Amino acid sequence: MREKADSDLVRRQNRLLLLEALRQQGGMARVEMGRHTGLSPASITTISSQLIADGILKEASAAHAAAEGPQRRGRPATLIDFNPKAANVVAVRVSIDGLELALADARGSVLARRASRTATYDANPAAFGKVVAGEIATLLAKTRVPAKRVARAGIAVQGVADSQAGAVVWSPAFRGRNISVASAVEDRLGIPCRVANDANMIAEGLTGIDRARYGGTAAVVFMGWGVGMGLIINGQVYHGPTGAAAEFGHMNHLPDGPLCRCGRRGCVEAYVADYSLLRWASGHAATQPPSSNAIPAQDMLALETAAHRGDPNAVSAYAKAGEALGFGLARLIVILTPSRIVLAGPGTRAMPLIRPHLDRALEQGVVDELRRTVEIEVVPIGTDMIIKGTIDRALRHVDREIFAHGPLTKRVRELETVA
Amino acid sequence: MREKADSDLVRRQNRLLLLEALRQQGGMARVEMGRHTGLSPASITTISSQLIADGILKEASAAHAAAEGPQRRGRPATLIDFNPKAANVVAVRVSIDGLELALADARGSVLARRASRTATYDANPAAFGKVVAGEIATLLAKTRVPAKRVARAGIAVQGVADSQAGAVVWSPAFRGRNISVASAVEDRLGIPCRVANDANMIAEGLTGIDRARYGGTAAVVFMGWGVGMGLIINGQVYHGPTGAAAEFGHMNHLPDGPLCRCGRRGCVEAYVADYSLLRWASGHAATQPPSSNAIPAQDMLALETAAHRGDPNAVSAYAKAGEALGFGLARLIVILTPSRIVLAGPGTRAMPLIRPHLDRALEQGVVDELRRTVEIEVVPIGTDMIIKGTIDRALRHVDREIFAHGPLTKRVRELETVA
DNA sequence: AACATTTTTTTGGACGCCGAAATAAAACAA
DNA sequence: TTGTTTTATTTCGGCGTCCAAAAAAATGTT
Repeated sequence: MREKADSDLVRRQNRLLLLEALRQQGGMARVEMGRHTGLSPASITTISSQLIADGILKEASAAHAAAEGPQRRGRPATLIDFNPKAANVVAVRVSIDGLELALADARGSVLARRASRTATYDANPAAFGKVVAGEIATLLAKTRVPAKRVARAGIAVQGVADSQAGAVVWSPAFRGRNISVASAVEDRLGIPCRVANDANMIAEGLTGIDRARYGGTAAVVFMGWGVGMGLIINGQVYHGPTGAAAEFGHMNHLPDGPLCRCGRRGCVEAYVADYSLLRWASGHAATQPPSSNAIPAQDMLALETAAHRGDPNAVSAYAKAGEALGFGLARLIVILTPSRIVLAGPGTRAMPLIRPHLDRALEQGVVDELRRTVEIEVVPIGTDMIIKGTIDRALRHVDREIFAHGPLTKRVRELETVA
Repeated sequence: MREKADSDLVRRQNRLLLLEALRQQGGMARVEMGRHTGLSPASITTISSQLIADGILKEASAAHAAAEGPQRRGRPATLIDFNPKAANVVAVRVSIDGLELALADARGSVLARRASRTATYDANPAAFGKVVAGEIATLLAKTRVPAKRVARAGIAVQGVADSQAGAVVWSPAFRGRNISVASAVEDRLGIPCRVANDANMIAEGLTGIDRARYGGTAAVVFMGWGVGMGLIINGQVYHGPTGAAAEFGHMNHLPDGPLCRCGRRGCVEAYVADYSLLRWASGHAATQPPSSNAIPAQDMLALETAAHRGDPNAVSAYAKAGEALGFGLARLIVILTPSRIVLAGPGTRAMPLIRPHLDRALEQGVVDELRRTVEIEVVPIGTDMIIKGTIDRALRHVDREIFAHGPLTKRVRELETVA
C-alpha cells in the first residue's frame, strides 16, 4: 500500500495481470484471459489490442489455432501469446569451473547457449565483470542479436550477492570479495543487469512452474558442491534488505564444528556439502581446510556406493550430514513455518542414507504442532533450473517494468513534444 | 499483484492511503495529506469530505486548530483526524497469571482497562473462550459501549497462535493444546476476533511508532518469562502460512541441551528465559523440568545483583544465555539478513552481563559481511507494548477492511434495492 | 439457408483522478 | 478601514479506464 492509485496504476496493474496469466499458462484466448484476470471481455479486448499494437503480444496464426483440439461450435477462439521478438534476455550462471550462458526470447524459449571454461576462483576481481560482458557479447554476436534488444541480463552465483550493488559480496567460487559484475555489463553493453543467488533462482524457477505448489511460503535447499537456499515468502522469492540472499549453508549447526569454506566453524555446509562428506569419510580432521577445487562426480558416486555397502566411515558421514541438515531445517521451520521445503541438487541422490537422521533431528528440534504443517519434498533438479529461474526472473522484471507500462498517454505525449 | 484494478480499487487504495497517513502522523491538514499521499488537492478534498460524511473522520474544532503553533499568513489549515466515535476495538493480553484488557476508540486512545487474575495454566480448554468473552462483556458494560460498536477484538498470547482458526495451538501459559478462543467471542458478542502471538504484537506496535526505523526487515526478540520473537518482513509483520508466528524461543541451540517448557531439549528459551537463568544459577540439573509458575521479579533482580557481585554460578548462567542467544540470532541473521534486531523485555536489564558472550557468538556464527549489515538495538519495552500493538493491529484491520471500502456506489446501490 | 453457439468488438455511461481557476480565510500594509 | 498577499480548500471540465449491454463475427448444426 505504497503507491497512490490513479488511471495509470490501473492500466499497469491490469496489463501486468494479463501478462502474468500468459507467463503462467502460455498462449490463451481472450475469453480465458477474462477468467484468469477477472476483467470483463470489453476490457480484455482493449488491453490486448494495445499490447498487440505495442508489439508485446501476438495473435497466433490460424494454423496454430487449429492444432488446439477439436473445433467446437461457435466462433473459434484466437490464441494470443507473447511476441517472441518483443525482447530478449540473457542468463549467466557462474560456477567454480566456468560460465554458462543462455539467450532467451520474450516467450522464455532458449535461443542459444554457451559455456566457457574459465576458472573463476583465482579470477582477477577487477576484470571479472569485463569477462562476463565479453562472454555475453560473444553469445550475442553468434546469434546476431543486437545488445539493444536484450532488455535484461541476470547473473546467478553461489554465495552472497548484493543485487543493489550488482556485486558478489562473498562466494565460494571466488577467492576475492566484493566482486563487481553488473556495472561492467551495463556500461559496456548497455544491458540492465542483476546479480542474484543461484538457489534463489531455483526458487524463482519453481514458482514459475507451479505457483499453487510453491507459491505460499517455501524453502528450496540445494545440496551439492555447496549448500544453498532460496526462500519464497508469500509467493515472492525473498531477497533481503541489501539483496543478500539467505545463506542457509552457512548457518551454524554446532559451535566449534568442522571448518567451512567460509572460514567459520560448524556451518551446515561443513557437514553436508560434497567436500564435507568426503572429508568425514576419508577420516581427515574436521579442521582441515577444504579444497577449493571442483569435485568430480564419480568421487561422490563412489562414496555413496561405499555407504550402501556398509562402509562405517561413509555411513557415519551421511549420518552426520543428516543430523546437521535436520537441525538446520528445524531452526528454519521454527522461524518461518514454511508450508513446504524442497530438497534439490545432486546431493539428494544420497537421500536414503541421510533421511533417517534428518527425520530424527527434526523430531528433536521442532514442536510436533509445527512439524506437522511442513511438507518436505525431494525433487530431482539439476543446475539447468538455475538458468531457467534466472530467465524467468529477468522476464518477470521486463513484464513489470517495461511491458506493463505501455504507451504514453495523451498528456505525457504533449509534454514530451514540448520538451 | 492479485487483484484486478478498477475504480473500486482506486477508491479503496487512496482512502486507505489517507487513513494510513493519519494513523502514522495524527491529525493533519488537507495540504499535508497531499504531501503524504501524493494525491492532488482536488482529490484530497473529495476523499476527505466523503470520509467525514461517513463519520470516519472529523474536522478539528477551531479552538484545537489554534493550539497548533503560531498562526502563519494565509488561510489557516483545518486539521482533520479520526472521529473517535467511528468505531471501538478491544485488546486482550493473556498471561500465565491472568488477563489484561483494554478498550480503545478509533483514534487508538485507551478508554478503559481491566485486569483479571484468573490463572490460565489449568484453565478448562473448552471454557476458556467463554471466560475471555465474559471479561470483554464486563469491560464493555462498565463503559456502556455496546458490543455492536466494537469493530474488532485482538487477543495476544505467548506461544503458537493459529490466527486462521482463532485458537492457541500451543502456549506455555496453558497446559492444554489447541484452545479455541476467537469463536466464543465472535459467537457470544458478535465481535470479529483474532488471536496472535504477543511478540508479533510488539513488532506491530513498533512499526506503528516508527515505520522508517522498523519498517524494512527486522526482528523483535522479547526476553523475560519466556523468549518470543516478532518478525517484520518488507514492512509487514510476518504471520506464517497458518498464522503460526515465529517461535524463536523454541529454536534449538544445541541438541540434547537443557530441558525446555515445550518438552524438547536445547531450545534457546531453555538458556535465556527467567526460569532457565535461575535453574543454571541454582545449580539444578538442566534436565529438571521447569516450573510452570510465574516467577517474581525480585528473584530475577537478586540474580542480577549476584552476577554483578561476581557470583560464579550467576555469571556463568548469563554467559550461557548470551552464547545461546548469540548463536540463535546468528542463525536468524543468516536466514533473513534483517537490517535491525530489537531486543526488548525485562530480560534486557541484564544486557551488560549477556552482551559480551552474545557478541562472541555472533562472530563465530555469521560471516563478517552479513554481520555488518545488521544493527542490534536494546529497547526498554514493557508488556504495555503488547496491548498497544494489539490495538494498532486491530485498527489497521478496521481501516483496511471497513473504513477504506466506503459507501456503496450508485450501481451497487441499485442492485441492493432490487434484491 | 436459417439457426445456434461461442468469441470478440462496439457503444455509452460511471467513477475517480487531475490541472486550472475560483473561492475562502487569514495576516500584513497603507 | 481597505486593499494586498499568502496559504488552504473547493469547483469545474477533461481524461483514462472499467463495465454492462448490445452488436458483430465466425463457425457448427439442422
